[in-house]
Amino acid sequence: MPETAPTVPERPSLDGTDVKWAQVWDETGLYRFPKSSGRAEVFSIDTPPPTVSGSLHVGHVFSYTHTDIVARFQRMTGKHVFYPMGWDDNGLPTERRVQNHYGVRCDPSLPYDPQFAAPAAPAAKGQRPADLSRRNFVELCETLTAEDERAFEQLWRRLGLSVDWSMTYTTIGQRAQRVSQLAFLQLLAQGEAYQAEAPTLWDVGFRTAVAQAELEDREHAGAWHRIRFHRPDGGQVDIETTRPELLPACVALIAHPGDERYQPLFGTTATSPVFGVQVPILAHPAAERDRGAGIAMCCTFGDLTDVQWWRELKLPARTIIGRDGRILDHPPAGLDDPAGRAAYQELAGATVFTARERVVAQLRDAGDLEGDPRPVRRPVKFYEKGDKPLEIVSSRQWFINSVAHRDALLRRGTELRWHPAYMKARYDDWVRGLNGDWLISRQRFFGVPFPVWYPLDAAGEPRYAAPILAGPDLLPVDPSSATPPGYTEDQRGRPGGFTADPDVMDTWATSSLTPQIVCGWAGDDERYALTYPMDLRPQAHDIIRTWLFSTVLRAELESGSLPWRHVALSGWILDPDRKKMSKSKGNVVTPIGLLEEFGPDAVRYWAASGRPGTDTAFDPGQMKVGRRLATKILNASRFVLGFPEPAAGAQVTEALDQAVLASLDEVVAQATAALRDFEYTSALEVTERFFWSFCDDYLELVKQRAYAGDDGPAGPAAGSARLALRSALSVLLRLFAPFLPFCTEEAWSWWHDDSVHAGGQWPVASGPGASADAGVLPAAAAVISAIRKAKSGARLSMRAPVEAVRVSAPEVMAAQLRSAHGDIVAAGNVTTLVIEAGSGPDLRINVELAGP
RNA sequence: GGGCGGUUAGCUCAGCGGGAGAGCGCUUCCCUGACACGGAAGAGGCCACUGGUUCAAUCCCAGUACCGCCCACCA
Repeated sequence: MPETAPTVPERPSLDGTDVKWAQVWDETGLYRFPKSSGRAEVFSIDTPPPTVSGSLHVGHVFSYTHTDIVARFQRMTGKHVFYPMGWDDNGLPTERRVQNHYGVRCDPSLPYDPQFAAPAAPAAKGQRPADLSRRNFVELCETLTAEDERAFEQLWRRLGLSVDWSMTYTTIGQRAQRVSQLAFLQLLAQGEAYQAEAPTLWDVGFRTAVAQAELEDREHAGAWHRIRFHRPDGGQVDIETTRPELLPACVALIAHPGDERYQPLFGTTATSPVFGVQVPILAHPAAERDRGAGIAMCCTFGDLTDVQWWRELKLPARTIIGRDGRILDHPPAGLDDPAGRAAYQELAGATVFTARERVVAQLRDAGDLEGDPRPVRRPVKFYEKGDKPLEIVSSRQWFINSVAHRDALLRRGTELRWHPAYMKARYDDWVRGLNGDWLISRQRFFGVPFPVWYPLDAAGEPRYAAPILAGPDLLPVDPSSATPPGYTEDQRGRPGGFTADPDVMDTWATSSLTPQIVCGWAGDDERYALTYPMDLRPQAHDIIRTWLFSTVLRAELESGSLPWRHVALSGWILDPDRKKMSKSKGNVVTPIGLLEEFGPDAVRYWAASGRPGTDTAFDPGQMKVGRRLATKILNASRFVLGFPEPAAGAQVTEALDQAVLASLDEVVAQATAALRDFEYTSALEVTERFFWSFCDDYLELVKQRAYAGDDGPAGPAAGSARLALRSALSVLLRLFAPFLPFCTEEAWSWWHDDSVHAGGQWPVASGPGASADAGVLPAAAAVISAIRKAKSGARLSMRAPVEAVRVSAPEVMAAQLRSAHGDIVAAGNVTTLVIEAGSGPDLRINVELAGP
């Protein structure tokens, strides 16, 4: 806090307060996680680590503000807030960014070059990418992400996030790697992780397997091709397919068992055109009568239904697509017909797209293409970050058991408190729809490696069934550079030696452990006991199936608990056209620009208008309003503090003063309840509504009385006003503090030595005095309002004198008005105020303006 | 195809069984001893549609339409 005696500035301004207070908070360590004695006094937050390979956008500012409001509220109520910040720098997005930024490409077969230095300038367009060893590539990733992380932290500080900056983590950092690897080894020991060779969805662009949760459908142009198979008796069977290039991979024709058209054919065979492979005609209930020709060609593999048929009908595999998405050089087993092999050679090495054209041409030549292909647009599965349709290839991958835990996961979903509650349905849908275990291995480089080696047999083939696992004390380990126990480095890759597992973990395999990473699991038992399970997971609703789900799964497997008690889902930011904001639309608004233009309090005010789970329009207008509110808070504070301090022993004796404090008590109760329930929007709304009436009505009504006594000894009535004003201001600043941390701290500093954001500052309803009647303020405000209306109608200044005001009100209200008689007269500049108790329920106010 | 939200003033949204609200924008006025980055007053709405429950429905129930999202299907 400033050392000089705080003073109220002549002309308060928001300018500069953001930088000033961010620095003070940092220097005083205001947001450090305090030493704590028990879990009950801690509020721990599982902050989403933003992906640093992109840039921050207004959506980040929006949702992180929500969390910060909750964090500040909890801190002010006295909780020890555990609020770290992470950076998600691991994984594909970073690799892609590094490739593009520096113009490089990872070639894991190259040796490490210790002399390599990061290119000073970004690569030019069209320049050939330079090949780099894996370790050099990873180092480049680290260099670039470190830069990005600094920029992110600066922005967060500017926005006023009350994060403990001494506790940042990165998902590629040593701690995250160790936790990821250790947790993996434990799952392996428990039998919850396993390795399997299986057909998996494969992105040919990134050349990696991808998980169910990372799929998305995109409309893709295709065409139905009607293809004729030949039966041994000379008959024919027509099938329809959108993927004719897979014809050489066909292993069966399949129809529904109840389909009488094909029943006579079940158990017989047909021969594929062009490639001459004889395949069985089989029945399976997954075949649909009214799709295509009603009989499908099962290939290895065109889609997940093919995988199901292949598995359940025990069909052979005839793989023709390689991991690069091109047709393999050699035909699969079973393609033995010489003419068929010759036809296959025309496809070898071609992309799927080219192969399709050639197969169609071959079919035409053979006369086995019925009619012309009929174009369709249909949804096709893509990796969400990829740009080519997914293929299915068979490969060795690591999995974590998920399906077996379905019921337990559903129960955990019920225990978790969802904000808003309806978001739970998305989790339930996802868990119920799980159709396979979680695939966690990726054939990439910048990620957490599997801490595993394999012995090589005499022929140099890995013995996958006998993996060599790294010991816990070795972690984190990179098996591609570390040597397994019992071996020497020169045995790497040699028969009788060893080889490293080449894969890295999917980024979600690490992100799913953020509670374990930040809470000190397997490393800091004291912190772990204080912070885990955590209180709150804030996150966006689009990653329920990924981050939320996988974190619940990991916690279930590691500790048999929920990872947190509450989850708060934030919505999207929409542009004014109700579309998701995106750069490509040219409506980019940079967060830093907004902070500079409106100030952080104003931006936070806008963010606070978005309720949990609700998509919110990007609205600079709201920021203007926020800025106005912040300015008003400074000015109102200056005004209140401009009155002499109430004398020692001053009491709130006037009914109007007691009324304002009683109303404020109600506001405190409502705001507190709302914030406890993560309904920050309601808390702000009720506070703001009170504040404006405080300024417009109460301040106007009492200011004359509070001034009185300036020329002589202040009477008790003046003291009452001055005390009530200061009491109300104190409470108001604290109620606003979680939302508008800068202007409230600024105003607070004018008359306090501590911070408004410090632990325990949250106001508690004081309990109105026995005689307090909250109705006095609205009653007086109604009369003042009528007087204003009369003046406004007569186009007079609000200061214009009023000859007489006659009020007829029900008895209760009349009594309330009489208790504020003097304040009403003063505020309205009224000569005569007559208050009568009328017989009816109506309030009648007659205003007689003074003559000219 | 299944599910979840939404539809209230020109705009952004609150309200959710008995009087239709706020802010912005708009109109008019006021430089009143905190604030003109201010203040006051005002105009503006079959609360999407159709039925039902109820003494009473913007609010509850059913259905319809449209918008958005999630999931599934994708021979």
